Amino acid sequence: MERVMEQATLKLRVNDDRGPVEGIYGAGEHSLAGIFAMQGALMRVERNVEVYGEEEPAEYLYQVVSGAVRTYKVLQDGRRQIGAFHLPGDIFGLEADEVHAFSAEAVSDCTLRIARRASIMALATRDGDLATELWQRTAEAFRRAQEHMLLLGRKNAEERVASFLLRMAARTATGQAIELPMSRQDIADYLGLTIETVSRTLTILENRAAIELPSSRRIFVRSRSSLQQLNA
Amino acid sequence: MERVMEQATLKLRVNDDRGPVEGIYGAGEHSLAGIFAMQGALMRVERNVEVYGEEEPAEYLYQVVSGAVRTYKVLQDGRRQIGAFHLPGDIFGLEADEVHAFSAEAVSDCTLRIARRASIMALATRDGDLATELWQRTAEAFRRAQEHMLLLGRKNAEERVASFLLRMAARTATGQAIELPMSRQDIADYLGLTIETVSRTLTILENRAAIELPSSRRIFVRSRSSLQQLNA
DNA sequence: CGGGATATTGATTGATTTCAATGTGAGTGG
DNA sequence: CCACTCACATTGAAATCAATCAATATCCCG
Repeated sequence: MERVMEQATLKLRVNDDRGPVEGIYGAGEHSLAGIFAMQGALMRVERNVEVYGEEEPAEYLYQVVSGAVRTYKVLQDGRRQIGAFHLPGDIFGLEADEVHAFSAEAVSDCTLRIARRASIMALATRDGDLATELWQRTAEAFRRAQEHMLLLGRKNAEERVASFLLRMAARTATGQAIELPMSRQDIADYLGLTIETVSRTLTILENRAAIELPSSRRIFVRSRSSLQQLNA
Repeated sequence: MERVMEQATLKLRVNDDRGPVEGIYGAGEHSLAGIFAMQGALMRVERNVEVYGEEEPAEYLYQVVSGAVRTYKVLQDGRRQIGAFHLPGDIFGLEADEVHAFSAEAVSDCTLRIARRASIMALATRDGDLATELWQRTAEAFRRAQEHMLLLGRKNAEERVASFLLRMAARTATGQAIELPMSRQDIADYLGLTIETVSRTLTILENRAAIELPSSRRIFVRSRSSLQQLNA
């Protein structure tokens, strides 16, 4: 398999804008969301630009403000597995090691909030609650990874696509109209399929009246139950 | 796919044996290994017996003393994905939630050391170092999961089996002679393949003189480089 | 020396990939 | 406003890798 991914020129802008950030962990002094809200510098990343690369020293933790980010690993020959998409509110870069375990790229033009890992580490050593939150958030990422392994190892194409759609729908206001920030190639690399199989499977689901495809980036869930049936 | 897994009767024995446990985190008062060594009760679990089930309240953290444990998820129809094998020294059950995110079973007769999650949580809230260690260990599990997603999503059968063998060999004293604690079915469910494909692939690797198969549970790595070539 | 579980091997099928062509849509410049 | 282009997506036909179905073979363990 070959694929060439054009790389836009890097354009970073870091400023001191501050704004409210909500999160399930509250926004106190000793919560990650709080730290991001208080001390997080804003950073803009253009579509397809790398946020960090595998093996690079992990200098920051990141929170998505707007846009979407993919974290992934690649084989030498270019085969790529996307482990997760990070949407607004999500925190990523939690690998805890000194070095990133995988790469992160902007799926669309993004605004991120960044916080120095070193300062968070320093705080965490003194503050058990913060350290516990780092743990819990990482554990949550691990839980999702385990779920995704089940999908990649044991589900067929229809089940994979259905799972994906349900997961995306769950993150949407209405839970019906999905606005996809990512391309078919991204979806394919997330689901461990080819772009053609993703496309075909979406068509099948449309013919079955489970979904509607008004445009390639917009999907309506017509029959949640038929998707759930496939969610095994 | 159908599969019946006979379930041996549960036999637990908890005692107060204490012994030394080494680990990369040291064995002080404030390290997990230390806590296990000081306060960990021993527990014996027979082959194929469940240690804990998905959705069960997470009461303990576990460390393997001897034997091997598999953690996995299953679909309603029985399709199973093993996320990891835990060998002596490994700590598992770190999901951090109140409830287990997946199930754990003994691959072979096992001795485990268990520590109450609640007491560790309590300690962690006061001790940043311990909380940080919990984080780091979970992050390590997450890193491995990401690696495994790449295998499940993007590698072919030969690459999967080669990766598995290299990983097992790395955990062996000599790095040459592998003594497998798990069945072909376990390997298949770990690699997202069928038992037949695992078997065939091992035979292919043997014919290629990359490995030797003196018995089904014993494998010699003859040519590490040919396996590494497949490790992409 | 059975006997049941586990593993290997063979033949065939089938889901997904690969290769190839066509379609669609957004942005650009005339 | 319309052609043109380029990236992206869909659709079709053929090939392929792994799954399935089926038959031994081997290994424990009583």
